[in-house]
Amino acid sequence: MKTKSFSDMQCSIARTLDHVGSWWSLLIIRDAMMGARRFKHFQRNLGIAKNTLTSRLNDLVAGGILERVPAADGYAHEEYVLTERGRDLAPVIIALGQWGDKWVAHEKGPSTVVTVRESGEPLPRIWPRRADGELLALNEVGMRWANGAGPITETQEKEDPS
Amino acid sequence: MKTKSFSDMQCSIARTLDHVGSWWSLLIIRDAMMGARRFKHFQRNLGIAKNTLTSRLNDLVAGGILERVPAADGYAHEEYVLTERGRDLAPVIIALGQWGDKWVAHEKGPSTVVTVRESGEPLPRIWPRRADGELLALNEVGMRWANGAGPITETQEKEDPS
DNA sequence: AAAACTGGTTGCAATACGAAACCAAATAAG
DNA sequence: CTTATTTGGTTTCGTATTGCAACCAGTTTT
Repeated sequence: MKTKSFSDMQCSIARTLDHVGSWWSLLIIRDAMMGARRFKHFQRNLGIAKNTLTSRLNDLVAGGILERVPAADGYAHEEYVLTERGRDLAPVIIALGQWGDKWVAHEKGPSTVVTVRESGEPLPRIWPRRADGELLALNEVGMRWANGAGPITETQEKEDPS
Repeated sequence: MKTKSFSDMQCSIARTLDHVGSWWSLLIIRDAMMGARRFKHFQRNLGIAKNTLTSRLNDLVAGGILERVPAADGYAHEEYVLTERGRDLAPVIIALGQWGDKWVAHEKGPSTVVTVRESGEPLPRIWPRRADGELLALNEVGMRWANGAGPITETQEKEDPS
């Protein structure tokens, strides 16, 4: 993957992508969230080449997103389980899935279903909200560059006071 | 990017990554959300090679995430603006940024700040919630495979009735 | 004890990447 | 209004990453 490392960028998104920005990483994490634990699971579910899978798993372990643990059932192999860091990616995974369901759904419908366990209903769209849970429109969300870091756009070049 | 296309996979996440899974795509989209509109903005902000940027922008336009529009201020060039599809990726972008802020923050702090515009306070963590806005713990969120599609794990092989 | 499976590793070829050079058209400067 | 600079690319090239197939030791099943 690593043609150019994003790890020296200040941007949090870039730094995150440095961990999970690889083609397969997020799919591996999703499978882990769905219960995959063993090499063979990932390989069969994803149809990924074995050497690539080895490489991705090693990266994810090195990045603290997965960890290797002895097999729970006494077998000799090790298993891959999500760390807290890894589980904390759930919003990203779910948001990607929801976007896909909405905009690029497969004709046969989605392959995974995310629900509120209690009610069994589909999970509401993951979306910016106020602290009290109220949904926000995108224009109610402010995104700005912190001190100095940031882009040069005409508005900012001209110090446009919009 | 496209070594193996994910577009034939049923999984929504894979299909989404087929659009934005490339190294730079999400960073370009983030910059677009921050106000970048011109080729030079993206290039300078990201430090991306020009040929790669050309390629990514074309892909994003082809995927309906960006569109080319005449420059708003009468100049001859065209500008790249997010479509509704593109803006709808905001939760993904924000979730990635929040994860990065939490787990892999740069020593100098985040470069972008996302706020509730009204109050100016940091945007609460994007996270699964019930329809009424109540936060959910991860074990209150159900993720399952739809009919048949899905992985082979021991639990499912053995039809473990957990 | 033999056969099959698991979890890899090692080439190899194809593809995608970044860097640098180059270029026509559009802007800006003098 | 003539020249210099910027913009928005394209082309070429060398390197890095990927998928595929073959192979292999150790584990598990038959």
